[in-house]
Parts: sequence; C-alpha cells; structure tokens
Amino acid sequence: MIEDQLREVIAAGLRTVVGDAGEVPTPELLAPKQKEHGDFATNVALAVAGRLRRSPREVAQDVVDAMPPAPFIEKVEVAGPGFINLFVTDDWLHDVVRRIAAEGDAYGTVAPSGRRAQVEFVSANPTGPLHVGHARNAALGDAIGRLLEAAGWTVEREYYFNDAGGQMDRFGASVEAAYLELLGREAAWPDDGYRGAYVTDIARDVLEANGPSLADLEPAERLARLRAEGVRRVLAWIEATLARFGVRFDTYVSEASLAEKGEIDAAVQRLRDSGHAYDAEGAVWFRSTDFGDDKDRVVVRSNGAHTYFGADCAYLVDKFSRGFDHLVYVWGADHHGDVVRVRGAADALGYDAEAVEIVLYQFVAFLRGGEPVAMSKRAGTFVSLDELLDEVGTDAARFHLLMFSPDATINFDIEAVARESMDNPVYYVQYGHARIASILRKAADAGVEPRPIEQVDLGLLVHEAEADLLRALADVPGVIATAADLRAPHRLAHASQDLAARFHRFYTDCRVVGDDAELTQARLWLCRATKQVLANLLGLLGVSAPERMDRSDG
RNA sequence: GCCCCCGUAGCUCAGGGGAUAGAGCGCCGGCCUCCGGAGCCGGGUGCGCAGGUUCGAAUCCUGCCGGGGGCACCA
Repeated sequence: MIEDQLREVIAAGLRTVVGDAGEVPTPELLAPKQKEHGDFATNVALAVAGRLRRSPREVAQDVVDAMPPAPFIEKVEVAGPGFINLFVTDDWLHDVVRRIAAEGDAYGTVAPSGRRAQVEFVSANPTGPLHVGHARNAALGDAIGRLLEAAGWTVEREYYFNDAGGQMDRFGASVEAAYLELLGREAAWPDDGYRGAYVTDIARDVLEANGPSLADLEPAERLARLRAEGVRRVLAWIEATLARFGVRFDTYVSEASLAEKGEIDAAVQRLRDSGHAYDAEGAVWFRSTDFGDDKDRVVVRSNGAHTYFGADCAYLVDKFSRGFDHLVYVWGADHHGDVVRVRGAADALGYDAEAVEIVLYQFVAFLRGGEPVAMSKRAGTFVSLDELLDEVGTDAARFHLLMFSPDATINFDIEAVARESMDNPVYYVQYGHARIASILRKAADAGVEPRPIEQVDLGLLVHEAEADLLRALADVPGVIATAADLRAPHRLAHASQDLAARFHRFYTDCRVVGDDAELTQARLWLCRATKQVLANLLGLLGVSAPERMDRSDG
C-alpha cells in the first residue's frame, strides 16, 4: 500500500535527522483537507523538533533532504508550521480501482485473524414483541458485529433472555389467564400483568396446538407450562421481526438454562472462593466496591433466589468458557451504572476485564410529524418494531438509526424517515448505487463490450471529479478500520454519503458511455469500483444496495 | 449528592491533537439536444462559559452553566 511505502520513506529520512538523539516514531500520515497540501502529509518534524531543540520547519526540510528517492513521490513540500506535504504520482489512485476490482466484497476489510468475538445484543425479555426502543440496539449490535468481521474477527451474535423472575411470572400468569378465559373458565389476571391483545393471540395459539388439556394440570405445572409455551412463541415472533430487520443471531441463551446447569451457584461459589463474595442480611453480596462500584451488590437474595446480576456473573463464566477472546455487550445508556459491576465481576472471576467491552448508546426519541410519540406499554400505545418496519422499511430505519454516533440521542421522526426524500440520506446513497447500475445497463445496451481491467488505461482518469472520487475510494479501508476500532458505524454512513456525493458530481461532469472507447472503458471501471464500494459500505450497515429504485415524487 | 452522555451554522448532526471547522435539511439564485433531476453548481452564519496542558485544542484535563439519562435483595 502506498501509505506503508510513504511511511517507510519518511521514517528513513527521519532516522537520519534524529540520529542518536532518540527513538524514531512511526510517521503518522495525515489526510490534508486542502488539495494544495498534497495527497498526504506528515507532522513528524513537529513531533520531534522540540526534542531536537530546533525549529520544526528546519527539521522538516532536513527530513525531506534525507528522504531516499522514491518513484511514486512526485513532489514534497515543507509547509505551514513544519508539515511535510507529499504529492504522489497519479498511479496510486488508479491502483485503487484495480484493488477494488480484485478484492470485490472484501475491499476495505481485513483478512480473518482467527480471533473470536462475541457480540451480545437486543436481549429483550420475551414478554412481548420488540418495540421501537429495541431497534437501535438491534441495528447497532448487528452493525458492530459486521464491523468486527470486517476487522478480521470471527463474530458470534448472541441473544440473552431472562426467562425467570417476577416479570416472567407475571407474563406466564397472563398467558394462563388468557388461556383459561378462552376456555370460558374462571381466570385470575395478575396485577400488573400483560394485557395486550397479543397475549390472547398467544394463548389462542397455545390452545390450538395443545387443546384444552393444559387447564387441568396442577396449578404450578400449569403456570410453568403456559409460561414456557408463551416464551417460545414470543421468542419466535421476536426472531421473525429481527429477520425482517436484517438481524440474525447465532445463539440464544436463557437465564433459566444457566440456573439449570448449576452455573449460577458455581459462579457464586467461585466469587466466594476468591474472597469477593460475603454473606450479610441473609443475602450473598459481591464486593463490587473493590472494583470501583459505589456499593456492594447482591447476587443471591435473602429468599434464596439469585438476582439478575447474579445470573450475569454466571453468564460471564459461561461466555468465557466458550473461548471468546473478546466480549461485547450492547446496552442502552440507562444501564450505564451496571458497567463497573459487570467488568468488576469479570475481574473477580479471574478474567481480563479488558476483554469485556460494553458499548452504550443513548436513547431514541420517536416523533411523528415533529410531535413526540407517547409510548406506554401499560396503555398499549407503544409502537412495535414490526409496525415501524411496515411504515419506514428496514433500509431507512437502519440507516437512520446508524447514521448518528451512539453517544448522540436520536430524534427519529417516523413520518420524515418514511418519506422517500432527502430527509433520509439512505435514498441518496442507494440512488447513487442504482444510478451506476443503470449506467452499466446502458453501456451493455449500447453494445459496449466490457474489457478486462488489465486491458484498460486507467491513466485516462484525470478529471478533477474523477480524482476526487478515486481519493474517496482510497480512503474507505481506513474509514472502515477506524469505524471498527471505535465501534462507530455512523462513520460508514457518513462515508457512504460522501462517496455518493462524489459519484453524483463525477456523473454530472463526466460522460461515461461516450464516443471515446478507451475513456469509456476506464470510466466504466471507475463506476464498477464505486458501485462495489458503495455496496460494501451499505452492507456493513445492513442496508441493501439496489440495482434500481422505484421512481417516486420524492 | 454521586455516575454516564450531550452542548459545533436557523434545524438535525459529523469532526478521537494539526493548516482556511464540514454535511444534510431549510432559504435564495442558477443548470436538462445527451448515461435516472431521488441529481449538479453558487450564496453564510457557528465550536456553551472560564482556566489549564501543547509548537498547535472543537478534540485532552479541571471548574462552572444548560439539556437528557441512571443510581433496588426490579428486570
């Protein structure tokens, strides 16, 4: 890669200048904002000038003088406070097209390293359908999974669900009540139960599948059975919704299964053994204050039942025992208080807390026509994820949820995002892709024979709009690497918009299919490369790259 | 009280130490004999406040002021 070659040349010059005066840092390459500042720049002179007690510009000039000659460097300039600006021959830009052609889907990604990461996300409790509040978690977790894969990780996506505890009991009792009601029997709806219409739908389904016999089971067994039947159906429903949303999990893990396998007891014992757990007030506590928490936390309640956090500890052991090198949890900001505790538990259990990463994201405010959508589960006015997808579609929803930093709260105006207009840039990007597809079709219709890239003179791509587009294509691997590193899919969204913008500009300035056969071939390859990279970026966001788009009033 | 996130253009947001801080929306004005006008070009205002670190700060640190969220033997 040109960047590596440049770094080598700069490092060589720098070594000569620094001499015995100390370490030579790996040169950092900057992407200048102004074209006059070159294709690349480096600040090495500024970085070492202080140590050498010399003026940065002087050092910069010496470094330039000491740099070995390189055929790919066209011009070098010392500028500003002491930057070294590098102008590279156009070949490297044209090489980008060849690289993209050769690498295809893999352009911008890193070869698998064999390192395994797990991303656990959504993990909504199966008491009802997913609602829009879960959408950001699903989109973000999935995109981070895709990014980690692009960065060379082998990724497993996991959904953890809580199928024990009071909330689930109330859900089970609600299904039970609905089931009995359908049979015309007396039914006791739990206080604070789930009364959405879907509960009755589920009960009806259970009735159709099992007949009325469940009603005659012993009370405890009947409840357990109906709860399990309910959970199964809700999970299937959630899975179907997620599939619509482009999210697929490799594994589903239930809290109850951890308890059944004795993993929770084992984890508690392990905390005791390592001296991080103690008994007090009839409960078992984890000394999380040793790890920076404000207070210790209960893992086993005085009634003998484990807490959610107690199960979390067992779940940590479970995850690590499966051999992952890295664990990612995707949590809403309301859970930020749990971060210290869970990482502390990892530490206490003898694992590397650094391997436990928690990605937090801020809330989404859903609006409709500028007005906040009042959402209350109790009042039954929450918008389900299915409804959201019916209204705005997966692509628009995902793009909108992923185009902002996880740290930013999102205003998601359902009407605006549903509109196929510039209010949602996803259409702008997709249009770029579709437009290229259209050009390629046009070329085929015009009888232009596609030529292998080796037989095409990419050196003909010299127009400013072409160079700008090529530069953006060249930047993409770096963008993907940074986005993966920072768990910041929104950088992909921005890069895709930028790339689409540059393509539209190129399209406006440069006729692709024209009289000049050679130029046509070169530009067709530029189009194919751009189309590929747009598809790659959208793919990392889980957004489709359509070959054509329906016209609309837009 | 303690903890987390945010404060950048009229609005929604990028910008993870570099040179003249960007994009979209909105507003005004332009661009089609020709590959999709869901497009392109032009027009302008801004880093909450105060210190500090640095050759250099929107970016890192401290304090303050605003907005949001969280501080269970709930899940």
